[in-house]
Amino acid sequence: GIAVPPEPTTSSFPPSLYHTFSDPAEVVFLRSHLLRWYDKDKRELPWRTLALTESDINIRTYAVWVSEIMLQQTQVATVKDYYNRWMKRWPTVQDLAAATIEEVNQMWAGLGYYSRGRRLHEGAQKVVLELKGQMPQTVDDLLKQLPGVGRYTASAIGSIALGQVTGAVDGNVIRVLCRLRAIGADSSSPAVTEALWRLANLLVDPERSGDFNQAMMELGARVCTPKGPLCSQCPVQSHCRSYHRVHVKQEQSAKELLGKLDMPDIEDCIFSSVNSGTCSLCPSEPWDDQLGVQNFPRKPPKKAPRAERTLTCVVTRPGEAGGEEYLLVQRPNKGLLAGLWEFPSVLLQEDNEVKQKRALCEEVNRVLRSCFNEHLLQYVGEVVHIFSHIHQTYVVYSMRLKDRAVTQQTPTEKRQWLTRPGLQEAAVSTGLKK
DNA sequence: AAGTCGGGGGC
DNA sequence: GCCCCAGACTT
Repeated sequence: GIAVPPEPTTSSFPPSLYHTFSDPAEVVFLRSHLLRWYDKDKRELPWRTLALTESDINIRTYAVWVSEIMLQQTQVATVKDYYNRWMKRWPTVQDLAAATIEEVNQMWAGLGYYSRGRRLHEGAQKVVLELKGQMPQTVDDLLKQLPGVGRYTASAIGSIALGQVTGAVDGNVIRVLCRLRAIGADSSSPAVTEALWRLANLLVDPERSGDFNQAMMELGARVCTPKGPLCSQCPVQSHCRSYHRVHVKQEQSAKELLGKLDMPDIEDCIFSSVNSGTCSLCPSEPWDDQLGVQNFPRKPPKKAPRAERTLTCVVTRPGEAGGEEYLLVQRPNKGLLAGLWEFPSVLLQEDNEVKQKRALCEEVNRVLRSCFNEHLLQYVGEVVHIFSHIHQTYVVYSMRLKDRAVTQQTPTEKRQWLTRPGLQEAAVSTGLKK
């Protein structure tokens, strides 16, 4: 009563070859065309200019390190200004090591994933204090010695700054490779991830590893885009298996072309005798022939962000030179928005908001070491702020102090008063600025 | 393997 | 609104 997969159809090409680069001539073609396209069309980016003109290997490695950390899960357009400001203030790893975490948080404010800035700072101090000021000079050492540098980032720094021969698999490269080899399984699965690293290491041009990796990423960012890929502009369209599956398969010459390009029918992979009967790089369910290039790679279904409500109170007092000052307290050094400053807040656990107003007032009194009445808190409104995993609603109150005197005793808590302009430059989250 | 950790570009 | 971004780290 158990359904048995049909016998694999006889094919002149082993199914596994469908998902890899088995022809040396094709590898040569892909390298040369990608690099030619990159040389002609690459964007002028600050970290590229620096990497090309800087002869000091230590400074070059530091510059690429900073850029790669900032670029984690962050688009080029967002990073540019942050990178320029950072390198102007801390041009060398020694300069960064001499900074304080407060300065780093201030510089990183608004960029997100704040542990990146903290680990960059920690890494710089480690380089100066433990490594004699010398940046690690192999992929292996980068990975082992620098906090916040994982498999991808170590490979990217190693290839771009040091010419180490390794692939570098980021989100762009995942997409490009899945399309080039028509890999239809969930790209986040371990089997597919390992396969993609093997492909990247096989494909990388050993003569120009850094440029080649950047070419792959730039292709993913500007041509082989998640939605609406610009296949007509792609330098390697003729060797893209997903493109041929989608656009060429139905044409008259399909059979001949598929044969030339070593492209068996997808069923040959799904029911392959290789890999214990199932191809780990093909979807387990029947293939949808309507699937377009833009559907590679397949993404796992995502979960809804959890909802949170936070009561927060904007406490102001008269400034010494007119205007007003805002009360800020520092968040814990771990977890969400670690080390950043915010208005006194309480996370709303239950639905009894009226009673929680008292808790918010108690928090204000704890910070100020005062005993204000909760009726001084005035409801202002709500601000919604979306994190990737939290749908945060800030329920905002305000409290206006008329007298500076009551707020000037020595604090035991980490707190500070900032003017409105001071607030804009402080180490605060985007949500607080809203 | 699943969560945690931000913010914005671009459609 | 939604997807995704030159991911790493913890549990």
